[in-house]
Amino acid sequence: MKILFFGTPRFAEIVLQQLLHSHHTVVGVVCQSDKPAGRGNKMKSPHIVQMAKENNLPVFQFERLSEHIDNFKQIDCQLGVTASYGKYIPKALLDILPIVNVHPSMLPKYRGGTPIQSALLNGDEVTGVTIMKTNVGMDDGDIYVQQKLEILPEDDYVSMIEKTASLGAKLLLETLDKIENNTATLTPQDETQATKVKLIKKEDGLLDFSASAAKLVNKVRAFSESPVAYFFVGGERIKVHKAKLATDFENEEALLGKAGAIIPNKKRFLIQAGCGVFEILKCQGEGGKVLDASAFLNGHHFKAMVVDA
RNA sequence: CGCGAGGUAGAGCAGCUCGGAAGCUCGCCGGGCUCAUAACCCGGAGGUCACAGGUUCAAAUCCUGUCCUCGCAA
Repeated sequence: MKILFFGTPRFAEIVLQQLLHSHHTVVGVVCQSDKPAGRGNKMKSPHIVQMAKENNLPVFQFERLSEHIDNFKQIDCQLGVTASYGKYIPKALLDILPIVNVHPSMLPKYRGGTPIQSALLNGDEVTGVTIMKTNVGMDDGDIYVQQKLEILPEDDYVSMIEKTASLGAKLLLETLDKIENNTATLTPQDETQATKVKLIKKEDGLLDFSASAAKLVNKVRAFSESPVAYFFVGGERIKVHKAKLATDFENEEALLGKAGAIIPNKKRFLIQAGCGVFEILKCQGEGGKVLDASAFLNGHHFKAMVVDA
């Protein structure tokens, strides 16, 4: 089939990659427009543009899709595929082009823009991927197929993007074949089970050490890569890229410290949480690179210090 | 020209305000203590202090330019 692809971030890239390797023909990539980003506020294209160009695919970066319906009418394609496009698809477009969506959760659970982060934040051990029909509502279209996927303790946002996108691509290709053969079936979502997830804000990444260490670890996992969980010590902001629950910690004296106390240790970066001990494995100080905890501690000597409230 | 931080031994940092013998923590090598150790003690190697100019009797330190890294904001 001739397919028009809608998607912007890493998740979309993985799905697109698989689509390009299939027998279907991708006729173009629709993604968000260039934006000033980073130091110097230079204009930057989404990374997926690079992939599209390498494959000689036309790229469409429209600020408002609804203003370009005529453009879409001229594109020779039978089906649209959305994968983390990042914006609503207007009804006018859905009227002229059937669209299939890849969503990294077991819908109707976790509708919205942050399904993977939400699953990690909640400490879920299982999530999934759903292939469904895109319609005007928020991830509420009828379902073609869905499959569960295990979340391992060492998984974080980055690894789950890879896993869900790979599975999503596989399910998508199977679904496309069925649509092509007219054997696809649709199942409505159970509205009574629907949950919606909120967008993540940078300030949500602040670690509150009165919470349990397990919850803090989940936050670090959910916020990995971007925007990254953080806290302050002595006025310095420290970003936590990787952490774990220190289950092997046996020093009971140290455990008497209050939440947020940094437990003295030469090689391990341990912080007392409201319940349990939080161990930082990779972190980043101000103006510095991401470091292993042991390297970071070599230059930062925290004596009896407590995390800023 | 959006705002800001930084480049000093293999790693992470201090020193710079106020120019005057290159330091700390870790790693590495060797030795000692130990049943033993990621513990402890002794010794050792390893740096054109990012690069290029300038000021000075003297520059990691002050001035100018260049390159690179990172954070914030959007």
